[in-house]
Amino acid sequence: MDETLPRQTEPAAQKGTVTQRAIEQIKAMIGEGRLEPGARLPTERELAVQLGISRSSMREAIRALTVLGVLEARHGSGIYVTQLEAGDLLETFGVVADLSRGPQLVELLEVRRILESTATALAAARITPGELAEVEKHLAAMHATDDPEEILSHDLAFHRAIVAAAGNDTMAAILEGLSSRTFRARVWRGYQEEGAFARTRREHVAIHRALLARDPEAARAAAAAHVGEVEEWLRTQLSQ
Amino acid sequence: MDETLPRQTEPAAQKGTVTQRAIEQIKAMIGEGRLEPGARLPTERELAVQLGISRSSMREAIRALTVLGVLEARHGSGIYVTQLEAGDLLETFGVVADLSRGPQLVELLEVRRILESTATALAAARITPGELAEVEKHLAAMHATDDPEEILSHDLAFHRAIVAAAGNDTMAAILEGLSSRTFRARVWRGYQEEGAFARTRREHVAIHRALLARDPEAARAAAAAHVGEVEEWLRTQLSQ
DNA sequence: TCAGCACAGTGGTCTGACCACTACGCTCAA
DNA sequence: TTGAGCGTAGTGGTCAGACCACTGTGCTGA
Repeated sequence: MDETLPRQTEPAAQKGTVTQRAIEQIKAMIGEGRLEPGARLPTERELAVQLGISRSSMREAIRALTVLGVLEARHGSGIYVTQLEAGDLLETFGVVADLSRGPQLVELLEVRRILESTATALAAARITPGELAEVEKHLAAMHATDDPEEILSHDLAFHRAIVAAAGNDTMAAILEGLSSRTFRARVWRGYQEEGAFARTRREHVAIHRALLARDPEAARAAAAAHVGEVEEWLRTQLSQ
Repeated sequence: MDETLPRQTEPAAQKGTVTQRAIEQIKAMIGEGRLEPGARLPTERELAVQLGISRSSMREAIRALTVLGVLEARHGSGIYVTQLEAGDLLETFGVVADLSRGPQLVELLEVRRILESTATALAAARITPGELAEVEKHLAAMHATDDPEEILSHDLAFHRAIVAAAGNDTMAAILEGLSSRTFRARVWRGYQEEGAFARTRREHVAIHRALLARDPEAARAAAAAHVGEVEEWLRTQLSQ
């Protein structure tokens, strides 16, 4: 009966569930630098004892931080802090795109238009010959097939290569979420069924031309128009 | 030995942990519309039986979807699907800002600069008198005090009011995460310590003037310059 | 009529057990 | 000496069952 009292010596009152508290505490440990990226945490059992909670609750906290991309659990090995890079932390961004519907999809496309046009403009100024070759590879592959699945794959890769050339990994990770495969598949399916393939190709060519000419403003306009087309189509779909 | 085989009649092979599968299945239920926003789910115990897993594992899945803003658990009442609005799903975005360090902070500020400048431009075109009054209220309050905490509060509210006037809730939710209190506190502290208060005020006034004049381009420039200032300062800090 | 209470139902927490996998060191033959 | 193979301790993954804390509701009684 002695160990039930000094549960929290600090003035940190018990607010919320114990799991929530555990999440905050671990997050704080990382935020304060007590746990470096890539570091290994104590075992679940030990952490539970340290924070004075059961292993079940601790596991829930760990699971929560795992889906957020902060921690990574390796079966049989241990629990580790991720590298905390943009890609790790923004992976969950895809859920937004997957579960958004109606007007929210238009808003997402608007955000994508803003970010992607800027990223494409940056890419026009910074892109290296090697990166440009990668872009061209996917552009050619996209034009060389009629398989919608394959076209979608190269379409995604085309834009991904451009965004990568912009040099901002955080922006790239956000756009990756906004262009997640399931999201594109949901929206583009309807768009492309209306025979928009030809237009899409022209727009891709225009973007490529701007990159080749290293013309940021042209690249921005081309990318904005490209996303804007889909955005407008979706808007009319919803207003019907 | 009979019940171990027919664990999954469907061709859905057992990949990943059972918890991960449960997360995907619930997400799918929502994505396919079988669970509407605001709907109440079966009890934890019942869900566990339905998916053929233990209550512990089911709880971990629910916890995961809770931190992602997809589900909401109410003690003693039940588990509900959130409204799946931008604010719900993008709340986790704050973790990124909280745990990012070094060069990643600059990238985040770059994203914020792009989005906030566009949002401010949109606001200049759309803002209503009532919304403008709200903006002016925080601008005045910000200039009327010397308490850093209070200034920070009104600073946040100032920008929040502008972004809200832009009319894109998704963008607003992302910017909210990028401007989270802890994030601002971490970066702003150092910035303001160098006597940047005066400059910040001038920039805020410039933004307000552009809104008042309903001049989107001026608003865009003013907002970009405002965030860009901090971005540049942070960049030089890191390069030392 | 309605304030108050009792209770069934639900999420929150804990315990302890066992399974599945990994990492590492030891053994033993080449 | 070396290295392939095996054994084992340790760790995350899963399960079962119990009890606690809170909510909602219907019943009771003034």
